Amino acid sequence: MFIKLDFESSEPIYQQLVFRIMEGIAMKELKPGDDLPSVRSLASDIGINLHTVNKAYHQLKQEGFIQIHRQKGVVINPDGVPKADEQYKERLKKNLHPLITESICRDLGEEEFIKLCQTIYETYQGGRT
Amino acid sequence: MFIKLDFESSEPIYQQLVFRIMEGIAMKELKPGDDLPSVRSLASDIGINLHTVNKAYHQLKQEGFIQIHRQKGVVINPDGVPKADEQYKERLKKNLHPLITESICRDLGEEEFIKLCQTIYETYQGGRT
DNA sequence: TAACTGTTATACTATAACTATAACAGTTAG
DNA sequence: CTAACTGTTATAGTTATAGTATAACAGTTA
Repeated sequence: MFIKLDFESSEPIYQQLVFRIMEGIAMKELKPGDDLPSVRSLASDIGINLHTVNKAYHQLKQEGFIQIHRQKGVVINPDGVPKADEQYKERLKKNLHPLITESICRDLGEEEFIKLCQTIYETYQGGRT
Repeated sequence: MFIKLDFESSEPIYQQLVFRIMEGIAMKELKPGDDLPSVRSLASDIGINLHTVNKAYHQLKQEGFIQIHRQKGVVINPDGVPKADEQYKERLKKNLHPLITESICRDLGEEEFIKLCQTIYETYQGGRT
């Protein structure tokens, strides 16, 4: 696990950690059933407190990405990550809305906005490099 | 100005206010040169402190959306809102990235993601109702 | 003159993020 | 059996952000 966090960012580091792990899954570097580091070892690797790692793990657990086993450890959900349901799509819409609002204000057209999204999607083409 | 804020949301209300005003601009309800309410009157309308409104106004000013005149008032930038430059697109990418990462994890394809964006873009078709 | 504008200053509360440290109860490898 | 490991819980503290309350200042405008 090579994880780089931005300690200067206003985005909480536990939140950054959540997304780094999601990136691992999206890149197919992390597959269902794979072990994740213990809260202590990951915390010490990154140089943060174990409770901060724990907070990230619990958010991932609540969204169904991982399973936490009390005195054993943490694994990527062996049954795979939960699919996008209506609830997720609603949340996604809510998050996209302000981005699109500002883009329209700034005269960034739908086509260019979509191109931008496609560029990001391409980042994940083919999985791990 | 009919502005509805969600006081239960974890999103700061000054940030919500920023986006409500951006929505007004995107919907063409607010046009270049239009007056905005004074910090006191808007604060009292919404039921919040004038400093909170002030904070929102200053963020909008820093991004070039509005002009603040010391002892006169606040207007939508008469020269129009600044266009999307490279710096904005970079910021937009950074904000889109985690949304797309999670969508890929959840097996939400590019096509469906784009459809969702288009749905939101359509909201603004034709401007004010 | 009176009512208005944004600005500045001080002071306070509440909450979220993060850290530090310790202890507990099971698991597992040697 | 023991020692090292797992996540969990609890307590306590710091820091920064968000928000409120109140007051005063200086220039604008009707």
